Amino acid sequence: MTQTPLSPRKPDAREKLLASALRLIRTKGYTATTVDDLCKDAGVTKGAFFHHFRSKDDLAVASARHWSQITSALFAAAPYHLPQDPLDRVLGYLDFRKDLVRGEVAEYTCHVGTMVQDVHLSAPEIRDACHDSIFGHAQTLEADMEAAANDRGITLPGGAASLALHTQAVLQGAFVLAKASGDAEIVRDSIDHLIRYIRQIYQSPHVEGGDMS
Amino acid sequence: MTQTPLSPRKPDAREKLLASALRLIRTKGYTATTVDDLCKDAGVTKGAFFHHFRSKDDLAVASARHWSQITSALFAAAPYHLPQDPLDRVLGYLDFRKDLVRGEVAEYTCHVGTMVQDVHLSAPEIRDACHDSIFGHAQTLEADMEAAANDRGITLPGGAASLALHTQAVLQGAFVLAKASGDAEIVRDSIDHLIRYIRQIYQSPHVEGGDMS
DNA sequence: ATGATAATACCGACTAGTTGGTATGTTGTA
DNA sequence: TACAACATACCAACTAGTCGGTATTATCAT
Repeated sequence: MTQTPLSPRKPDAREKLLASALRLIRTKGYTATTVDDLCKDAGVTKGAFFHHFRSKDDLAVASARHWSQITSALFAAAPYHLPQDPLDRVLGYLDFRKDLVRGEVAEYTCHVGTMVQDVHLSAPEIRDACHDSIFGHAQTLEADMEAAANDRGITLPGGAASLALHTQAVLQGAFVLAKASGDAEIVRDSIDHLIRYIRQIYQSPHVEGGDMS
Repeated sequence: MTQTPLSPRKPDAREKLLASALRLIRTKGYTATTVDDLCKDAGVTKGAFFHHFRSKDDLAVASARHWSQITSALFAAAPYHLPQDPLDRVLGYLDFRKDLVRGEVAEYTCHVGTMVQDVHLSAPEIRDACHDSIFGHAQTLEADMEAAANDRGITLPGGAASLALHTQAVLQGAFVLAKASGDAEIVRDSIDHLIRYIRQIYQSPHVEGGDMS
């Protein structure tokens, strides 16, 4: 009946476990999320878990890569890439990040940012997978930041890569404060500060289009 | 020597356990740090642990308050309070934070920032203790930020409290990226971005036309 | 088509070790 | 003797991971 012609197998349990991993680990943290928790949430058995993953750590690495795929697809399809001016694309990205801050804390915080705190010393493989996810995402901002600087004949303080990483630091840190206070508004406020900083760097006081309402 | 007259004895094990908690939890995370780990590191037995703390969560709350005391003493004694200009005190604080970023990741990252990610939903008491530590520290910056704004006749975008929290967000987020990459330089770079932002806020003579209320 | 063969996907009881926590001491001091 | 400050032995629940087994599907010679 429902048979995908391209993939001969349908590893249903694997996808359900990865989806549960994103939800549970973001809520409880990696160490506090047990294999049984994941199996119960995904509606599969332990046999299925260890059929698809050699260990809990193996699932963590896979979940980090899965997170990268989910998020890169989300951002690639987002409308902030449309403006001609690369600076507007950068500012559009930050507005888009603000729009994503809705609902419960676990719904808008970062899976790999949460996980890497738990395992950055004990599990280097997971840490590296988280690193690749965060830093890979930051790289997608570099080109626009660099192009906007070239358009205006300015040099970015610290370089485009440093500014791109700074945006991720602001987001990750704002998530920490949101977890401490339960208040999502803190995230939006910090992004607003970042938007002002970037506007001032490029010395572009005007606003294109109807954002920031 | 130093004997408190109010307490009949000095609870040596309690202080050793709290010191171990700061070191171990910053390294491994709260959930991954076991009671046995703490006892072994502190050189005490489990009996001593549960004599001084009702539960592991009780120690976590105590460790968050202990962290607040340690850090508030550190910052209160720091030389950045000396300048006459409150803006110089704010910038001196950020330079001081940069100087603290030395050695291993666990040596300069934030105990309560690490812990709150682990427990923000499962243990509200610990979360609140972490919240008080972070937001209380942020409050110590507010007065100088506000005074510096009044001296210059400007209005801070979002208010002094928001700017103070933003500094903490930048620091916490930079710690996350440092854990992911093992590179302390990332923290100093993000603080440099924050210093530029704050300098620009206070240097701009005009009222920012704009976004916030 | 059909049946044999083999590979994958999944099940759930089981285990060896770990977990936070307790019960019952012992020791030093006032 | 009274009490705080420990120490030792222990436990029930939980942990990641194992293992023999089954159901479903793919491959392929006939």
